[in-house]
Amino acid sequence: MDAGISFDRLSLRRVTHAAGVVPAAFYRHFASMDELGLALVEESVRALRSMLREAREGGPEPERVIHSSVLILVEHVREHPRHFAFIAYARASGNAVLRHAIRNEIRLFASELATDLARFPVLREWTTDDLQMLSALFVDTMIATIESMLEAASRGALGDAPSPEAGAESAILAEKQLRLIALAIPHWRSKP
Amino acid sequence: MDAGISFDRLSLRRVTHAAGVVPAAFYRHFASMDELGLALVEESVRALRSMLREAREGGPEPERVIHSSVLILVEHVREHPRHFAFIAYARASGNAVLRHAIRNEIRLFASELATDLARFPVLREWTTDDLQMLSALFVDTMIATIESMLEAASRGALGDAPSPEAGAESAILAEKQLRLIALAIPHWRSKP
DNA sequence: TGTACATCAGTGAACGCGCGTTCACTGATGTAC
DNA sequence: TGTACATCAGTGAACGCGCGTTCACTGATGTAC
Repeated sequence: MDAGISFDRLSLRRVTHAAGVVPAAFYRHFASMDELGLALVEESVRALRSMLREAREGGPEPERVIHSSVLILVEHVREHPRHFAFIAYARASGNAVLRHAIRNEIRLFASELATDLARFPVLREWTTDDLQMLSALFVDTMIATIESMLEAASRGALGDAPSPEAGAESAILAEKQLRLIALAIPHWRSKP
Repeated sequence: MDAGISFDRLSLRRVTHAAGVVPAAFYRHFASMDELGLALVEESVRALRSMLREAREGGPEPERVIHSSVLILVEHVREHPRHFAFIAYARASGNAVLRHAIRNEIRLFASELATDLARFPVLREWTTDDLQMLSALFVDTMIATIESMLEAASRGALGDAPSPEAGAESAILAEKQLRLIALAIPHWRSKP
């Protein structure tokens, strides 16, 4: 039951078997496993990235931005648990192509966030370096949130059940952590 | 060249080959791959955990505790890059036994940290929940630091070179992030 | 000091498994004339 | 309306590979008498 949802290996034979098709048929759709993996990463991560980006355009109140960002994050992971289980696996796996693709998506996301952060009045005086430091901290916290959701889902493991309360604790925790970080911002002296 | 250091699969046949011994000889030393994995996790993580614990007993100045903790972390990962590359892999891998063992070590570490945090005067009024939230944030930041060191090491990848400056950037970043979080502490109102 | 025996790390051959990938093929669907 | 042909998803058999695990074995080292 566990293996259904948690950090997935995603082999060609398992994919084609799940699709009710013979292994060789895979190559009618993708040139390699890497290509499938990259497609999955793009599909999930890019969608999430643009949704979070929109959330930041909503308004200048940090509390609201944090709240809606966490909501979007948790909702998106809950809707695509298998995608993110795969991504969490591939992020640490031996496949260099996928690993680097995922790291790049994350880096891109962090740099977009840094750009948006620079627009907040409190952060106007910060150095670029410190903005990146801050956005990395936000991003790492979000990643930890995703992983904790996946872990909870794999422990619960009632098949593929969406389990609406599965991310609730993670969401509350994440929101507190992000709000705590935000509290520190006015008190940081950015030295060049 | 990359594969030498980065996130390792660690198969029985590769381990025995590296040891200059026939695959079957493995079972003279471990009953299974899980047992070897658990031994590696215990060896690396527990050592690090107790070293960091000692660092916290040094004194009550947060700045100093943060500084020496990061130093110990970075130094330890730099000395055992392959162990941590394996742990980073296994933490997200399909092997439930290892994954849970690692999660448990991390959870244990976070709860020890929460206990120690409770002794700081500024944190005396915090609820247990909020202390755990804070310690999770610290721990997640440390984990992100380890991963970023491993990534840098795998990109550099001059064989197994310890590369003294490999963790330098990660260390500076981590210290800033932890200090930033610490700055927020006096301004958090812990609601029960 | 010498013999008999136990321990135990390491050997080498074999096993079945799931894997990614190849190949010539089939058969349905759509298009051109 | 009917025939000829192109396209293309899917087939099934086969390949070589690295994997974990088993087995009876060898040969060195240490211990008991």
